[in-house]
Amino acid sequence: MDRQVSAQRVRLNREKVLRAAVALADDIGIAPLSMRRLAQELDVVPMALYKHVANKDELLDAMIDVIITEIDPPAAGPDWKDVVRRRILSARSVLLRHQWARQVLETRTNKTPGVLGYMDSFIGIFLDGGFSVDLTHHVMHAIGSRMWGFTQELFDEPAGQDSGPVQALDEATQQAMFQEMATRYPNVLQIAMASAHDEDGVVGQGCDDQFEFEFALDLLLDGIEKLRAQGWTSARAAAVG
Amino acid sequence: MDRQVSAQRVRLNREKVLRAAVALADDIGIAPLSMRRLAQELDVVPMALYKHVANKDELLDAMIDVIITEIDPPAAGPDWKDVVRRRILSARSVLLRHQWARQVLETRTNKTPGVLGYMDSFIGIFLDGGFSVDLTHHVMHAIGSRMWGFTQELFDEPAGQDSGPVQALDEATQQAMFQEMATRYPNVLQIAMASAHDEDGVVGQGCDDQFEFEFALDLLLDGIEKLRAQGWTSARAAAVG
DNA sequence: TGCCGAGGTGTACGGCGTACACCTTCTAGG
DNA sequence: CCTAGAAGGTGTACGCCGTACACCTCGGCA
Repeated sequence: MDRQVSAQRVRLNREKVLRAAVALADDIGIAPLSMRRLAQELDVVPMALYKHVANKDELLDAMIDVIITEIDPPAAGPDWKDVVRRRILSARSVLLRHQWARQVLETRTNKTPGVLGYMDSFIGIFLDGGFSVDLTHHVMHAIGSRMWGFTQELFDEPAGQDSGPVQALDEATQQAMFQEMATRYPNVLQIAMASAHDEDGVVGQGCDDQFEFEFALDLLLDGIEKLRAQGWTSARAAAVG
Repeated sequence: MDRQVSAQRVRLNREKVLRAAVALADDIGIAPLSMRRLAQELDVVPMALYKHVANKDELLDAMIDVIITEIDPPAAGPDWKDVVRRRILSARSVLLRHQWARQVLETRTNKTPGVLGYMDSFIGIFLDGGFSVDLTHHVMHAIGSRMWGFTQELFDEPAGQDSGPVQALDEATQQAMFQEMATRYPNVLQIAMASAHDEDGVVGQGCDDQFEFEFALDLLLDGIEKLRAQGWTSARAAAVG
């Protein structure tokens, strides 16, 4: 009876399900996102969801399609490199808002309309920018997942709890572990240290992911521009090799 | 009683468990690999495995460590680029033998001894090749998961069944789908076609993954060599930008 | 007014990882 | 050689998971 008063039992629809799923994944991560948990969030019994999505896999695909709409459309511009760069950085900012998406994109084999549409407009930037079909094809492979604005992060944290365990260890143990590290993996240590004291404290938050990403991206884009300018073709490349 | 005759119930140990797990994953893939399935393979009750691995996550990490040992050690040589290239291509051939490993590497945050060891020797190649610590750090980020010899494959198949469903559709439907594709995703179609008729039939097996991988790798390595030669530092780069 | 189909429910099944208590078998020390 | 204790294998059980299937409810249209 209070049901009638309070909320009239508003009906679910696909869009609400997807939005709730994205929000929930943003909140609790992708692994704990179960059909049951999502249903609970929507105040509904688990099986109700199946009236709106075929199954969990389709849900995940659809969630990706939802966030793809958040990526800025390609800006108009004479310089393909600038347009590509902006688009990728826009995708990156979206993916940073929805961290779970990286995993989903990597894990699954998505050929959803959203993904195809994104790729299509992406390819279009190259074709419009004076790239041959041949070169565009290879370039798309070269860019690969960077199209989505992420790279496999190298040294990053377990991405959940706040590194508590390390704090808990006594100083002597920490020293010993450091020694162990220094003798067994001297190079890793050197690199890790380098990134650490760039900024402030002895152990800063690591390195600037954004810088690293753009570094790699520009390296790639510059190489690509060179190929375009010199009229690279795979046939010629094969002949040389 | 026949147990005594047949096999004397040889005991399990960690190595056997790991080897069986790798073999099983090679065989059936990573998703269907469960503790129960693995136990069955070893003719043992599921809980028996927990006397040799802490839990499933640790098992997966350990499996990665096992296959890392299959990667060739870095060859000696004066040319860092050649050494890196060979190492990565060796890693690639290992990862191709164990396709599941890509997924595991992408999904998890591995800081196992094997992974650290591999990274350490990898970093060592750059340092020995005349790279500053600073540049090496950024270069490692730029290479990212390519270190393992894989890139996100762009157009690849669902990776299981042999594209049966398409065959099953009647010609009219196929035509319609093609039309749909052509109008909605013209650029994707163009690129897909380009890769298709490179070789033999109208629809070849797609593109040469190995070529695509080496194309992207060389693009990157060439860019990296240029930075090394001109004494790039992040401080200078920041000043310019 | 009555019906019908879209949408929500309840129950159930088989699979998963793994905690915990138990039993068996191997091995080292008296 | 005997025995204690550790190392390794077993059985049961719990709480998750995705989802098949039969059912009920209700809003909108004929």
